[in-house]
Amino acid sequence: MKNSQLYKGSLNTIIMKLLEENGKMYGYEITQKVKGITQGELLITEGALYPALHKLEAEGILDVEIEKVDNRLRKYYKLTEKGTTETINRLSELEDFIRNMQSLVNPKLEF
Amino acid sequence: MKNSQLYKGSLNTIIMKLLEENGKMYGYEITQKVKGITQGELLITEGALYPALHKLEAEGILDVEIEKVDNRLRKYYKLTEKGTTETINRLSELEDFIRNMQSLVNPKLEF
DNA sequence: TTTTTATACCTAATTTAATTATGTATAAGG
DNA sequence: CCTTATACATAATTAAATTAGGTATAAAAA
Repeated sequence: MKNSQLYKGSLNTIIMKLLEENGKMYGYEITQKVKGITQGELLITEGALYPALHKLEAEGILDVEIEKVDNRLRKYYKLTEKGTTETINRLSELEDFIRNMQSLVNPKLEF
Repeated sequence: MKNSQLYKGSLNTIIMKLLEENGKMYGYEITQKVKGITQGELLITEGALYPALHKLEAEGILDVEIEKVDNRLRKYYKLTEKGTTETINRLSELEDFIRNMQSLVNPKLEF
Protein backbone atom coordinates (compact mmCIF):
# COMPACT_ATOMS: atom_id res chain seq x y z
CA MET A 1 0.00 0.00 0.00
CA LYS A 2 2.60 2.52 -1.09
CA ASN A 3 4.29 2.19 2.25
CA SER A 4 1.78 4.49 3.96
CA GLN A 5 0.00 3.59 7.17
CA LEU A 6 -2.94 5.74 6.25
CA TYR A 7 -4.75 3.11 4.18
CA LYS A 8 -5.09 0.84 7.21
CA GLY A 9 -8.74 0.46 8.03
CA SER A 10 -9.96 1.64 4.65
CA LEU A 11 -9.95 -1.65 2.75
CA ASN A 12 -13.48 -2.73 3.64
CA THR A 13 -14.86 0.66 2.65
CA ILE A 14 -13.02 0.49 -0.68
CA ILE A 15 -14.30 -3.00 -1.44
CA MET A 16 -17.88 -2.11 -0.53
CA LYS A 17 -17.87 1.08 -2.56
CA LEU A 18 -16.51 -0.67 -5.66
CA LEU A 19 -19.15 -3.38 -5.37
CA GLU A 20 -21.90 -0.80 -4.89
CA GLU A 21 -20.75 0.81 -8.09
CA ASN A 22 -20.00 -2.20 -10.24
CA GLY A 23 -22.65 -4.64 -9.07
CA LYS A 24 -20.38 -7.64 -8.85
CA MET A 25 -16.65 -8.11 -8.93
CA TYR A 26 -14.11 -10.83 -8.22
CA GLY A 27 -11.02 -10.46 -6.06
CA TYR A 28 -8.39 -10.06 -8.70
CA GLU A 29 -10.61 -7.59 -10.54
CA ILE A 30 -10.81 -5.46 -7.39
CA THR A 31 -7.03 -5.29 -7.09
CA GLN A 32 -6.70 -4.23 -10.73
CA LYS A 33 -9.49 -1.68 -10.47
CA VAL A 34 -7.95 -0.04 -7.42
CA LYS A 35 -4.55 -0.03 -9.07
CA GLY A 36 -6.06 1.67 -12.11
CA ILE A 37 -8.09 4.28 -10.28
CA THR A 38 -5.17 5.29 -8.08
CA GLN A 39 -2.68 5.17 -10.95
CA GLY A 40 -0.68 2.44 -9.30
CA GLU A 41 -0.41 4.21 -5.98
CA LEU A 42 -2.58 1.81 -4.02
CA LEU A 43 -1.80 -1.86 -4.49
CA ILE A 44 -4.12 -4.15 -2.57
CA THR A 45 -2.20 -7.19 -1.38
CA GLU A 46 -3.84 -10.59 -1.71
CA GLY A 47 -3.03 -11.40 1.90
CA ALA A 48 -5.24 -8.47 2.90
CA LEU A 49 -7.92 -8.78 0.23
CA TYR A 50 -9.00 -12.41 0.44
CA PRO A 51 -9.35 -12.57 4.23
CA ALA A 52 -11.29 -9.27 4.05
CA LEU A 53 -13.69 -10.68 1.44
CA HIS A 54 -14.22 -13.83 3.48
CA LYS A 55 -14.93 -11.81 6.60
CA LEU A 56 -17.40 -9.52 4.84
CA GLU A 57 -19.15 -12.61 3.49
CA ALA A 58 -19.28 -14.19 6.96
CA GLU A 59 -20.80 -10.96 8.30
CA GLY A 60 -23.56 -11.06 5.71
CA ILE A 61 -22.31 -7.95 3.92
CA LEU A 62 -21.39 -9.83 0.76
CA ASP A 63 -22.77 -12.74 -1.22
CA VAL A 64 -20.54 -14.93 -3.33
CA GLU A 65 -21.19 -16.69 -6.60
CA ILE A 66 -18.62 -18.95 -8.22
CA GLU A 67 -18.12 -18.92 -11.97
CA LYS A 68 -15.69 -20.72 -14.20
CA VAL A 69 -14.27 -18.59 -16.99
CA ASP A 70 -11.69 -20.00 -19.42
CA ASN A 71 -11.23 -22.99 -17.16
CA ARG A 72 -10.21 -20.60 -14.36
CA LEU A 73 -12.10 -20.04 -11.13
CA ARG A 74 -13.70 -16.72 -10.32
CA LYS A 75 -15.55 -15.84 -7.14
CA TYR A 76 -17.88 -12.97 -7.81
CA TYR A 77 -18.90 -10.92 -4.81
CA LYS A 78 -21.86 -8.60 -4.55
CA LEU A 79 -23.45 -6.60 -1.74
CA THR A 80 -26.34 -8.12 0.17
CA GLU A 81 -29.23 -5.88 1.17
CA LYS A 82 -27.61 -5.46 4.57
CA GLY A 83 -24.33 -4.74 2.79
CA THR A 84 -25.91 -1.99 0.72
CA THR A 85 -27.24 -0.28 3.84
CA GLU A 86 -23.90 -0.72 5.56
CA THR A 87 -22.09 0.78 2.56
CA ILE A 88 -24.09 3.98 2.86
CA ASN A 89 -22.97 4.27 6.49
CA ARG A 90 -19.37 3.54 5.60
CA LEU A 91 -19.30 6.18 2.90
CA SER A 92 -20.79 8.70 5.29
CA GLU A 93 -18.09 7.83 7.82
CA LEU A 94 -15.47 8.24 5.11
CA GLU A 95 -16.76 11.72 4.29
CA ASP A 96 -16.63 12.67 7.97
CA PHE A 97 -13.14 11.21 8.24
CA ILE A 98 -11.84 13.13 5.24
CA ARG A 99 -13.46 16.33 6.48
CA ASN A 100 -11.94 15.89 9.94
CA MET A 101 -8.49 15.13 8.56
CA GLN A 102 -8.66 18.20 6.37
CA SER A 103 -9.66 20.32 9.37
CA LEU A 104 -6.65 18.98 11.23
CA VAL A 105 -4.10 19.61 8.51
CA ASN A 106 -5.66 22.70 7.00
CA PRO A 107 -6.15 25.05 9.95
CA LYS A 108 -7.65 27.75 7.75
CA LEU A 109 -10.85 25.72 7.95
CA GLU A 110 -10.91 25.58 11.76
CA PHE A 111 -14.11 26.74 13.40
CA MET B 1 -12.40 7.13 17.65
CA LYS B 2 -16.03 7.55 16.77
CA ASN B 3 -16.23 3.84 16.15
CA SER B 4 -14.70 4.23 12.70
CA GLN B 5 -11.82 2.10 11.50
CA LEU B 6 -10.66 4.80 9.15
CA TYR B 7 -8.60 6.74 11.69
CA LYS B 8 -6.31 3.76 12.21
CA GLY B 9 -2.86 4.68 10.99
CA SER B 10 -3.48 8.42 11.06
CA LEU B 11 -2.55 9.18 14.68
CA ASN B 12 1.15 9.84 14.09
CA THR B 13 0.37 12.17 11.21
CA ILE B 14 -2.13 14.08 13.37
CA ILE B 15 0.32 14.45 16.26
CA MET B 16 3.14 15.59 13.98
CA LYS B 17 0.99 18.12 12.15
CA LEU B 18 -0.31 19.65 15.38
CA LEU B 19 3.23 19.96 16.72
CA GLU B 20 4.43 21.50 13.47
CA GLU B 21 1.72 24.07 13.85
CA ASN B 22 1.82 24.77 17.56
CA GLY B 23 5.52 24.43 18.29
CA LYS B 24 5.13 22.41 21.47
CA MET B 25 2.24 20.60 23.06
CA TYR B 26 1.65 18.12 25.88
CA GLY B 27 -0.36 14.93 25.57
CA TYR B 28 -3.56 16.02 27.21
CA GLU B 29 -3.49 19.24 25.20
CA ILE B 30 -3.31 17.21 21.97
CA THR B 31 -6.41 15.21 22.91
CA GLN B 32 -8.34 18.39 23.67
CA LYS B 33 -7.14 20.16 20.53
CA VAL B 34 -8.20 17.26 18.30
CA LYS B 35 -11.54 17.06 20.08
CA GLY B 36 -12.07 20.78 19.47
CA ILE B 37 -11.03 20.85 15.83
CA THR B 38 -13.21 17.85 14.96
CA GLN B 39 -16.11 19.07 17.07
CA GLY B 40 -15.96 16.05 19.31
CA GLU B 41 -15.95 13.55 16.47
CA LEU B 42 -12.41 12.33 16.97
CA LEU B 43 -11.48 11.41 20.53
CA ILE B 44 -7.88 10.29 20.90
CA THR B 45 -7.64 7.60 23.56
CA GLU B 46 -4.80 7.81 26.06
CA GLY B 47 -3.91 4.17 25.44
CA ALA B 48 -3.15 5.12 21.85
CA LEU B 49 -1.67 8.57 22.42
CA TYR B 50 0.99 7.97 25.06
CA PRO B 51 2.57 4.91 23.46
CA ALA B 52 2.58 6.81 20.15
CA LEU B 53 4.36 9.80 21.71
CA HIS B 54 6.94 7.53 23.33
CA LYS B 55 7.56 5.73 20.06
CA LEU B 56 7.97 8.97 18.10
CA GLU B 57 10.40 10.16 20.76
CA ALA B 58 12.37 6.90 20.56
CA GLU B 59 12.53 7.28 16.77
CA GLY B 60 14.01 10.76 17.10
CA ILE B 61 10.96 12.46 15.63
CA LEU B 62 10.06 14.24 18.87
CA ASP B 63 11.93 15.84 21.74
CA VAL B 64 10.43 16.01 25.21
CA GLU B 65 10.73 18.65 27.92
CA ILE B 66 9.14 18.23 31.33
CA GLU B 67 7.49 21.18 33.09
CA LYS B 68 5.60 21.46 36.34
CA VAL B 69 2.54 23.69 36.15
CA ASP B 70 0.27 24.16 39.20
CA ASN B 71 1.99 21.24 40.91
CA ARG B 72 0.98 18.99 38.00
CA LEU B 73 3.33 17.34 35.56
CA ARG B 74 3.38 18.24 31.89
CA LYS B 75 5.52 16.65 29.20
CA TYR B 76 5.87 19.02 26.31
CA TYR B 77 6.73 17.48 22.97
CA LYS B 78 8.16 19.24 19.95
CA LEU B 79 9.43 18.13 16.55
CA THR B 80 13.13 17.50 16.11
CA GLU B 81 14.78 18.58 12.88
CA LYS B 82 14.36 15.06 11.58
CA GLY B 83 10.74 15.18 12.76
CA THR B 84 10.08 18.36 10.81
CA THR B 85 11.39 16.79 7.61
CA GLU B 86 9.39 13.63 8.29
CA THR B 87 6.24 15.69 8.88
CA ILE B 88 6.49 17.19 5.41
CA ASN B 89 6.60 13.66 3.97
CA ARG B 90 3.68 12.53 6.09
CA LEU B 91 1.52 15.44 5.03
CA SER B 92 2.34 14.76 1.42
CA GLU B 93 1.32 11.12 1.92
CA LEU B 94 -1.90 12.28 3.56
CA GLU B 95 -2.72 14.45 0.57
CA ASP B 96 -2.12 11.51 -1.77
CA PHE B 97 -4.21 9.28 0.45
CA ILE B 98 -7.16 11.68 0.52
CA ARG B 99 -6.91 12.22 -3.23
CA ASN B 100 -6.87 8.47 -3.86
CA MET B 101 -9.79 7.81 -1.54
CA GLN B 102 -11.78 10.52 -3.24
CA SER B 103 -11.01 8.99 -6.64
CA LEU B 104 -12.28 5.67 -5.35
CA VAL B 105 -15.53 6.92 -3.90
CA ASN B 106 -16.17 9.73 -6.33
CA PRO B 107 -15.96 8.04 -9.74
CA LYS B 108 -16.67 11.28 -11.55
CA LEU B 109 -13.03 12.11 -10.95
CA GLU B 110 -11.72 8.87 -12.48
CA PHE B 111 -9.13 9.29 -15.19
C1' DT C 1 -17.76 18.52 52.95
C1' DT C 2 -17.71 14.92 50.25
C1' DT C 3 -18.03 13.47 45.68
C1' DT C 4 -17.49 14.09 40.97
C1' DT C 5 -15.25 16.05 37.04
C1' DA C 6 -11.19 17.81 34.86
C1' DT C 7 -6.38 17.76 34.36
C1' DA C 8 -2.19 14.88 33.50
C1' DC C 9 0.53 11.10 33.23
C1' DC C 10 1.10 5.81 32.56
C1' DT C 11 0.99 0.52 31.12
C1' DA C 12 -0.54 -4.35 30.30
C1' DA C 13 -3.54 -7.59 27.91
C1' DT C 14 -6.02 -8.27 24.06
C1' DT C 15 -7.80 -7.56 19.44
C1' DT C 16 -7.41 -7.15 14.62
C1' DA C 17 -5.90 -5.42 10.11
C1' DA C 18 -2.25 -5.80 7.26
C1' DT C 19 2.39 -7.49 5.71
C1' DT C 20 5.23 -11.00 4.37
C1' DA C 21 5.89 -15.25 2.59
C1' DT C 22 4.20 -19.04 0.97
C1' DG C 23 1.32 -22.46 -2.00
C1' DT C 24 -1.73 -24.27 -6.05
C1' DA C 25 -3.21 -23.92 -10.80
C1' DT C 26 -4.35 -22.32 -15.69
C1' DA C 27 -3.55 -19.09 -19.75
C1' DA C 28 -0.92 -16.13 -22.45
C1' DG C 29 3.23 -14.05 -24.26
C1' DG C 30 8.19 -13.68 -25.45
C1' DC D 1 10.48 -23.13 -22.64
C1' DC D 2 10.21 -19.88 -19.34
C1' DT D 3 8.15 -15.91 -17.52
C1' DT D 4 4.24 -13.08 -16.68
C1' DA D 5 -0.58 -12.63 -15.90
C1' DT D 6 -4.67 -14.41 -14.06
C1' DA D 7 -7.03 -16.35 -9.90
C1' DC D 8 -7.60 -18.34 -5.74
C1' DA D 9 -5.85 -19.31 -0.78
C1' DT D 10 -3.61 -19.49 4.10
C1' DA D 11 -0.21 -19.21 8.04
C1' DA D 12 3.07 -16.62 10.82
C1' DT D 13 4.23 -12.35 12.24
C1' DT D 14 3.90 -7.32 13.06
C1' DA D 15 1.99 -3.32 14.90
C1' DA D 16 -1.66 0.07 15.91
C1' DA D 17 -5.42 0.68 18.64
C1' DT D 18 -8.94 -0.68 22.18
C1' DT D 19 -10.10 -1.83 26.58
C1' DA D 20 -9.33 -1.63 31.11
C1' DG D 21 -7.00 -0.70 34.48
C1' DG D 22 -3.61 2.54 37.66
C1' DT D 23 -1.61 7.10 40.17
C1' DA D 24 -2.17 11.88 41.48
C1' DT D 25 -3.59 16.99 41.92
C1' DA D 26 -7.11 20.78 41.29
C1' DA D 27 -11.51 22.53 40.67
C1' DA D 28 -16.41 22.35 40.70
C1' DA D 29 -20.70 20.63 42.17
C1' DA D 30 -23.77 18.27 45.25
